[in-house]
Amino acid sequence: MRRNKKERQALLTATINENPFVTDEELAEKFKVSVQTIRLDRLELSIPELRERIKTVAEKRFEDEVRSLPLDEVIGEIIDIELDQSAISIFDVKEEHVFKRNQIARGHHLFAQANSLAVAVINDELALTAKANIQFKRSVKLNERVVAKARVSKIDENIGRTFVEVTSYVNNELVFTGDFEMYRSKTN
Amino acid sequence: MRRNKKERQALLTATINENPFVTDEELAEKFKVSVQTIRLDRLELSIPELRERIKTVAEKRFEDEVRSLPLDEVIGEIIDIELDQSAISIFDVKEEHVFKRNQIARGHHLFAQANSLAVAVINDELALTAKANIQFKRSVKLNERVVAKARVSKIDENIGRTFVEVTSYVNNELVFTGDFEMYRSKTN
DNA sequence: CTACTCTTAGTACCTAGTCATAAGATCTCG
DNA sequence: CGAGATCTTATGACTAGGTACTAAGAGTAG
Repeated sequence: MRRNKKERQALLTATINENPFVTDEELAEKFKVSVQTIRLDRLELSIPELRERIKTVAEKRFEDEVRSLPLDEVIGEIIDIELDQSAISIFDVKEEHVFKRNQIARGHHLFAQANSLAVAVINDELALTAKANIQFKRSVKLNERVVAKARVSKIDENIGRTFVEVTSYVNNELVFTGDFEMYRSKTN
Repeated sequence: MRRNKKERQALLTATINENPFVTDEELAEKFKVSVQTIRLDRLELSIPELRERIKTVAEKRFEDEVRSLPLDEVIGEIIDIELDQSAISIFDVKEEHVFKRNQIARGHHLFAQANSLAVAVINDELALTAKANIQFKRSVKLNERVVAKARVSKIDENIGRTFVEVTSYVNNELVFTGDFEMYRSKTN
C-alpha cells in the first residue's frame, strides 16, 4: 500500500469521496504512513476534516428534506385564493422535477400542483379527489414557471361533490388542463 | 423562556428534532439555563450529543442515496416489468404522503405511482403523458401498501400513442384506476 | 555535498462533548 | 416552618478528532 505522494493523494481523494466517514488514523493505517502525512495531504488537497465532511453531508440531506417536505403541503406556492371560488399557484420547475434525459417535467408534478390547488380551493376540512380528467397540452421544461389557475365550476351539496377546473400556463401558453371531481365531507 | 423542567424538556426535544445542528450552548441560551442542565436533560431524554446527531443524519443520507435515485425515477418500487406489456409497482404510504388531519394519502401520490409506472412500462427513450382519466375509488390510509398494475392496452404507431391502464389495490381492494394516453417518440 | 522535498514527531490549542462529584437553589409535604 | 427531595449549576478530569506550528530526520537530484 505504500506509494509515492502523488499516487497516495489521488487514492486519498477517492477514498474519502467514497466514504467520507473515515478518520485520519484509519487513512494513515491504510496507506502505511503517519497521521501527520495524511493531514499534510488533506491540507494540500484542501479536504476538510472528518467532522466538517460529515456535517456537510448531513446538511445536504437536510436541504433535500426541506425541499421534499413542501411535497407534503401544497405543491407550488399559492399566490391568490378565494375559497369555493378560485385559486392561483405558481410552481418553478427545478432539477429534481425533470427527466434527466430531456429536461422535461414529470407529469405527476404538474398533476400534483393542480390537484393540491383543487384541494386547497375547497372551503372544507376534508377534501379528497374522487375523479380527474387531465390533459398535458405541451411539455414543460426545466426552469419554467407554471401558473395554475383553479376555478370551482359547480358545488353539488346533495352528493357532496365539488367540481374544479384547473388550467396551467407557462408564459400564457396552456400546458395542462384538468377537471377534478372532489369529494367534500358534509360534516360542516 | 424560563420554564419548568417538563416544559423545557418537551421543547428541547422539539427544538433538536427540528434542527439537530444546535449545540448545548445555544440551547442553554435559548432556555436561559446552564449548559449542564441541558446536558442532564439530554441524558434523561437520551438525546445524543451534537456530533452523534449530525453523524446519524449524514449516515441516513448515505444509506438512502442508493434508494433515492430510483425514487426520483419511479414513485414506488417496481417489482415486475415486461416492456410494452405490463408492470407492477408497490408503494408504501408513509407519514409524508398523508394529510395530517385524517391520515389519508394525498391523491397526487397515487397518481404519481400510476403515472410513473405508465412511463416505465413503455419501451421507449421518451415517454410522456398526454392525457389521463383517473378515479380514486377509496381513500388510502397511512401505512397501507399500494400495489399498482399497469397494462398496455393499445399501441398506435401512427399517432405515436400508447394507452396504458393502471389499477391500484390495497389488499386486493381497488383504490385507484387510471387510463393513460402516453406520447411516445418515433425516434426509435 | 548541498539543497530540496517528503515524512514524521511533538507541542499547544480547539470544540463539543462525557462522567463524576459537590454544592447551592427551589419546591413540597408533614 | 423546616427537612428532605428534586432540580440546577459548577468544577475538574478526560475524550476524539482534529488545527497550527516548529523541528528534525530520510531520500533524492543536481
